[in-house]
Amino acid sequence: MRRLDYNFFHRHALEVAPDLVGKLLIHNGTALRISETEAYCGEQDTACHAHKGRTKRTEVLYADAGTIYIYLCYGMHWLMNVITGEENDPQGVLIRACVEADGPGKLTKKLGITGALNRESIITSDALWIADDGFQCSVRTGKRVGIGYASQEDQDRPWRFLLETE
DNA sequence: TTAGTGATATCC
DNA sequence: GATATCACTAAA
Repeated sequence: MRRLDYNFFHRHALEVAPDLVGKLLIHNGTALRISETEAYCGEQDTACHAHKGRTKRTEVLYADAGTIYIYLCYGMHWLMNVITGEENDPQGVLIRACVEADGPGKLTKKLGITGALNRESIITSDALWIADDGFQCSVRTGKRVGIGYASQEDQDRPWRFLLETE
């Protein structure tokens, strides 16, 4: 089983996101296979948190590839992202679901992930990492969800990637 | 369909 | 200081 390294994440979010589907997300010994991701691509993407610029919350998005961005949504759900691409380019991949856990909030709850891991590196952390066990699958694309505040054209982008099941 | 929840951003 | 918003979930 191969741990994903810097070179894997040091690519554009649109390349990394489909590649993450089918990989294993491991936190403190619990492993779940990623079944759904979404790409968020920079300040020109109105769905990306960083599209209005750098703030205390979004500055993690500008960090180097492999940095973990954890964010509390609606006061009760931790959502997990991994930063990709070049440093100072605010793009990343949201882990939306795993096999046996459909929904970003459920997924982090199941793995015990909280904001304490924000800004950690998924490449060097002892607690949280992603591995490739050789699992092969096909990936389907779809529109992103839950971003009604974004421009219509950004809502229509096929930047959601799902594990093909059947 | 709607309530619940709290950090963050934005406006005084 | 206050309020509005939000990459969601569970219950109805």
